[in-house]
Amino acid sequence: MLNERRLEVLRAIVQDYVGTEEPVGSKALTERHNLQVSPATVRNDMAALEEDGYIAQPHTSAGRVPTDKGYRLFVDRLAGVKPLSSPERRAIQHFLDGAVDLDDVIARTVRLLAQLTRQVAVVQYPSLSRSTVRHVELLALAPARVMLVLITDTGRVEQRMIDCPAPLGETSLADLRARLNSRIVGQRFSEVPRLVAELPEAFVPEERGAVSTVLSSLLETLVEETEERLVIGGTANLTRFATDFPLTIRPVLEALEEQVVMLRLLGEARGSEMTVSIGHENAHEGLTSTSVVSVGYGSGDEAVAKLGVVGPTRMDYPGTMGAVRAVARYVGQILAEN
Amino acid sequence: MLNERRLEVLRAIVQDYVGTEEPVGSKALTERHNLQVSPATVRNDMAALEEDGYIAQPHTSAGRVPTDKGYRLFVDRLAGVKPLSSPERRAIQHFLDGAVDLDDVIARTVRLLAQLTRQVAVVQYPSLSRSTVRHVELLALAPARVMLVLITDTGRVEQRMIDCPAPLGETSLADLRARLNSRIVGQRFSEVPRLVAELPEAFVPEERGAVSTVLSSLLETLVEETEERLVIGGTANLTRFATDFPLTIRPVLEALEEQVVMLRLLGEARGSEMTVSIGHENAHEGLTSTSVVSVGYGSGDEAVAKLGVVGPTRMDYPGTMGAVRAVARYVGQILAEN
DNA sequence: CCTGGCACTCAGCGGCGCAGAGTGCCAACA
DNA sequence: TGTTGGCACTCTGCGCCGCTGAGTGCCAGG
Repeated sequence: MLNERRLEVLRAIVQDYVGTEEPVGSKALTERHNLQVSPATVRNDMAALEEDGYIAQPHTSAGRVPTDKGYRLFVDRLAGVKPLSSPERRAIQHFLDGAVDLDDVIARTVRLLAQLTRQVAVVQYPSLSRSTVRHVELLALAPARVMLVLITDTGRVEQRMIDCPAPLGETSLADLRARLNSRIVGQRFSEVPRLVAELPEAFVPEERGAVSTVLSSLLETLVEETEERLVIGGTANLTRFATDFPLTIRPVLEALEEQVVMLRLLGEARGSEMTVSIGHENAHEGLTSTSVVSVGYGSGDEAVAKLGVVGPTRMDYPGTMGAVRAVARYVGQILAEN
Repeated sequence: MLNERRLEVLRAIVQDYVGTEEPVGSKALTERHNLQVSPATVRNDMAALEEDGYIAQPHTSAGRVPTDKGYRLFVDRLAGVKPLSSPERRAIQHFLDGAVDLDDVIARTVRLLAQLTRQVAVVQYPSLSRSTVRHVELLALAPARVMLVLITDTGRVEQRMIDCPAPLGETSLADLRARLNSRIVGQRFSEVPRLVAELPEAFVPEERGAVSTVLSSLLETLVEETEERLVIGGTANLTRFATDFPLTIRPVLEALEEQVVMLRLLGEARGSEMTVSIGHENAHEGLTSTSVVSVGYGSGDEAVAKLGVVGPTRMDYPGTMGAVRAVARYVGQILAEN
């Protein structure tokens, strides 16, 4: 049923609809794309596409609009990823190169992505679980109060206050700091629990409690998932699709503020490949008329976090995918340099 | 011209308009508020109020709507601050008490404020300039590479990487750390430059360059204003005033994303008293139909930062002001306990 | 200074009819 | 069997019209 020309018709419908935001009819199609067939033929093809659920009519005697299924087919088989122009690439690089620290890199990335795609941008902070330890510092703020500072290879810094059950001497603390660093610097977070398990035994009994407390606090910091922060920008772009307003925009804004929802959305696709989730494919009901384009990024070849954009299902997929991929690459590069 | 009854009429107009979101007429006024006079009299008063610019008609033969000037008068002379109910107070306290660290306190505050006022909440991170130093830590990551960690009394942690012109020995670094801490811990940031000015002289000439580099980096961190981060929440509440949509909401979303704009908005009122900025009083042109209610908060009696809400000029001022003030107090309390 | 009465104004709403775009179907043709 | 032109039909969107009702301003009387 789906011969070559029908796919071509679907592609044309998607392209036109994305451009004009209006249902597209058979006549307009044959005019704008040189399909080499008459409107009548296109009408037959459209009827078939509708039969199969790739397109739909908003009302009788209106043009056709792609369905989620139609967009899916378009993304999977009909559309490539449109590479950015080289001025665009240079602008990205230049913009990101100006960043002074991790927070700044992330902040700039969000702005960049929002501007480039003219949609809502979402960037997850580099996840702890894939990172390695660069340094651990312990500071005695009071005899039984220690501050733990953890520095990761992505430049992220986590700190935490610890109240120990018993005081920990200055020399013991220095000893613990040295032992900790020699064991875990450069290691994956997932390795750390194993590596520090027997550390308390090196200390005198009356200090073991305090040492254990410090270590368990360190481990907590490592696994803490609530710290999977993300940053969102470009929400003003939501106002661009101005049809039936409050109904469309409100649930999206609400979903965007629920970090949990967004994290699950980004996390859904394992691995770092580019993922497109279209309309009803999104679990969250507020996002059933939006699509999410996301991809992993990282300092090495492995992804440490994800970034992406949220926009209407009626979006320019090739262009958006190109921008998302390009930004992810450059961010990865910047992180690697650091 | 502005006798007691006319003020009463203005108050009634504001209250009704805020409640119904529709222009209010003379008849409805006399019915809902017992003004003890006839609609005709109220009409005369309304004409006078309009003459003076406190109210306006959207079109001839429609009811009246308060102007910015009318709201101003209402806020300054007619409305008190409505205290929260005690269940509300308990809910706030309970909600904020669950916070585990500074980030969490701020995040919870934003959510709370947005829910309580049903408007957009803005919370500024405790500002560095008013804070005192709790601890400074220096870590040698490499011979000529030092990480500076600054901990403030509000629990905030700033870190920064420093590349020194020459290597700094481990003992010198420990020395510098000790001297720094003994001099500046507990001091206001503004005092620090004076206190560390002569520190390099205590070191051997070949290390003075490195020491100076570290110190100037410390001072930079202290004055860095770009770090005046703020957190925004409840943007979905913007969709509540659903009239003439894209035009209203878009510039507001854009302004909210411009940290600079929002910081200036919050910063405009010096001191920590509650400030209400109405409509065109806001410098930013995207916010001319919104009002900003803000107040300082802090761990002591002095404000370290501000928080507030952004909403339509047509907002419940007494209620909003009550919520903002209450939240600021509780946040201050939480910070002080820490 | 307040009040009731009265004429006037205007936004909002529903009904009406038209124009235009688009469809489905059919018969003819390659 | 697939393609094409023709034709009748269906609807949305838009502008027009007139009505209703809320609200006003003004005036004369208390």
